[in-house]
Amino acid sequence: MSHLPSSSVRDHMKWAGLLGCEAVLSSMALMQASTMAAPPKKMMAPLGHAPPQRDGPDSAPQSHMILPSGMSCPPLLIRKEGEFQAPRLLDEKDMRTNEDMQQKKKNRKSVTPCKVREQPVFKMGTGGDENGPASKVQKNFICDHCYGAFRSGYHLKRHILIHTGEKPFACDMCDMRFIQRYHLERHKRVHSGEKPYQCERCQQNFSRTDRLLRHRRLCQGRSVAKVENQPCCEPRPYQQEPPPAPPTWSPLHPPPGRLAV
DNA sequence: CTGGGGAGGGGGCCC
DNA sequence: CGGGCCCCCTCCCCA
Repeated sequence: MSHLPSSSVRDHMKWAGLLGCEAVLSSMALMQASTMAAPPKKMMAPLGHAPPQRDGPDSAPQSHMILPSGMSCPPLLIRKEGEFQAPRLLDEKDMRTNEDMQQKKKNRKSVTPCKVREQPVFKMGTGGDENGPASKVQKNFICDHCYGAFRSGYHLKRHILIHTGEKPFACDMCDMRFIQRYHLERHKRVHSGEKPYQCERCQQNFSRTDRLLRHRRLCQGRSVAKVENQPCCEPRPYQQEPPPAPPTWSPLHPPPGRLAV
């Protein structure tokens, strides 16, 4: 994907980066973000072109472009591989309306759409030297839509699917579609009922590692005092037998061309 | 609390 | 050796 217009966006971001401004990124992201109200939950139908007819009848094909109240997102979407529209800033009206939307969506991930996790990925905030050891993970790939920065083209590409609404990975057992293959595989456990992760203490099984982790945290916090001799749930993935079940959910159908880009 | 989906990060492999 | 891609992890939000 040879997007990343050498355009001003990037330069701008570089500039921002030079200033060591995650804040700049964030604020910019914020501005754009307001336009990017994440697609409604349960929204599976992308923009019309990508995913096929599997979409449920009621899965209103409303991407983030089609906003409930009839307003529509600014046309800053990419439609074709690597074809990016030049990002544009919104005029106030747009921003306002979209802010409203954001409100409704309870801004899903903290403030910025492409939020940087708590962990200071960019350390350049304080020191200010862009190439310092602090910024050991360079994020040279900027999303034209939300100005999110990513460390690789792949991550950017993946991220962009959010904006395009494309979900290349379809579950063959239901109508769900996913942007990431891992999501699909994870989802398939819902169908298979597979729960390979078990809490040692309560014997509760989980289908996901993070579910176990979360449970474990709660479990530990809840009864730290109780358990003196026995560590609750070890952070180990496979508790007992690895999924005995043959991959009923195995990638039978390799998702339709992983974004033919 | 739990279950499920969404999203970004990071390590590793391959070309 | 670097970049692209993949897999997996972890966290967040929401029902």
